[in-house]
Amino acid sequence: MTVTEKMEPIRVANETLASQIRNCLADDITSGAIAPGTQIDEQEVAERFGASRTPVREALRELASSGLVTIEPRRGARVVELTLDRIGEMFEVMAEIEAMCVRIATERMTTLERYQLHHLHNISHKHVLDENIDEYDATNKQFHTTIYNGTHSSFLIELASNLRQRIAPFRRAQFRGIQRLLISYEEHAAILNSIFAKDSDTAAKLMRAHMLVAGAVYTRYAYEHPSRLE
Amino acid sequence: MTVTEKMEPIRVANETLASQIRNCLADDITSGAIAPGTQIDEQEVAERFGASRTPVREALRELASSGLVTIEPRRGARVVELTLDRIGEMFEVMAEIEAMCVRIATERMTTLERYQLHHLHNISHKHVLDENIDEYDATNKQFHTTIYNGTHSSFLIELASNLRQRIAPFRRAQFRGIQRLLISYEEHAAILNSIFAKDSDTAAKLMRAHMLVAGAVYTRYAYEHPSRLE
DNA sequence: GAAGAAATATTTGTATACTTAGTAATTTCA
DNA sequence: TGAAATTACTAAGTATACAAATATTTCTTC
Repeated sequence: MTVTEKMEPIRVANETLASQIRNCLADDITSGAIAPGTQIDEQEVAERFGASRTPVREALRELASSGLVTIEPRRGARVVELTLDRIGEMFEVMAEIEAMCVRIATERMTTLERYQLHHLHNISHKHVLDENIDEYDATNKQFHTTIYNGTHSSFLIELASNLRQRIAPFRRAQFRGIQRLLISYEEHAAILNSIFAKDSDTAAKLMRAHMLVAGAVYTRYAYEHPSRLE
Repeated sequence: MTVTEKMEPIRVANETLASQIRNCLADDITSGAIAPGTQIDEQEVAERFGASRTPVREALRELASSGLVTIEPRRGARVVELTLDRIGEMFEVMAEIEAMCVRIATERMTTLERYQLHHLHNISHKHVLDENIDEYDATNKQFHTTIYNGTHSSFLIELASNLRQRIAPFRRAQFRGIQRLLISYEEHAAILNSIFAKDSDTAAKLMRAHMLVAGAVYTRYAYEHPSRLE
């Protein structure tokens, strides 16, 4: 064995080109960089990534399956554009799934996990005081993800995460206005209390309400600002 | 204009080659024709359908997204092979989703839809008497689908249908034994009663139990017959 | 004969080329 | 001038070709 024994090839990316493109496009869509309804030209995306159409097509197919774009045969792909009804349905289901998650998580979380959640809640308090919407949004996401993880059900974690991603493009109006930030924080506090009290049914009920409020906020906003419907 | 004016081109299929292959493979997998764990060779599938690898690859990507196959970069695709734990998690989530569906459906179904459900239930009774497992299974599926549709939430319908499809390859031991058929039938009857009584909470509770029993039946069977784990 | 290394074969990932369908533009005829 | 039809063009679907990585086999060495 020499000193120069074969090193790990520093595999630049354990990912395939197609999957990188998929992740990148997914980010663009969920962040709103590519607006709902936008037609996606395969050639254009290919050039942007310096690749051929093949991996782009595969990426688009995967995005279609996960619900971020729609593909019509011979007519290409476009970022999903949902009706208000449909978005309402998604929030409704999301509310139920989140309720399920918190109910199960309340029964299964470890002490450590509960305190991690509590810690996140404390952090978000600072963001409320600072009126830092972006940071609050990020911490909010972590808060929910931590609850998903608390179910210890990999399948449920995946399902909930996927749904959250699908709704993402339509949540951007969420925290418009500082008062909404505070309300969200207080709702979290109530949920957290139930979790620590190991009252799973109450936690679930509160979570369902919390999510339905978010849905209502969105749909009302979208209704009042139809031109900015994204 | 002559008599031979251009006829509708009898568009053989409004589908693309890739989507046909996808549907076909999905059937093969859910029906068990291709067993879990089977490695899928792109070239082989391409030849089977008389096509090139390109549409086959796209089909496999979509199947991966919907959870029927797993793809590892550079190592190809294989039919999902799940651990018992994972299957248990899926049944657990499925039970919750189905409970959600029946709760919402109980509140929203039209009179016509309720009677369609009742009709299906009557049909399944015949299959119980005939001990016709395959037919019962088909009617059972329709029964559940009718409940999904009763939610009038296209999003929820899609979600539930997708989950059902994902579990399909692992449900085949479901109705082994006539007594299980009868039990299933009677559980349906109780659910149906609650729906007609518009008691959505009870319907949900019964449905959850109904699905959890199915999951327990499977996992017990799989545990007792590990070699036939499919 | 077994273990490891080199060579070969197979298979996936990507690029390019070609075919076909859909759309837009232009032309022709009423 | 307006509508229908033809043509041209664009973009998606599919096939083929090539490159890169993994799997397999063979060969060498102990």
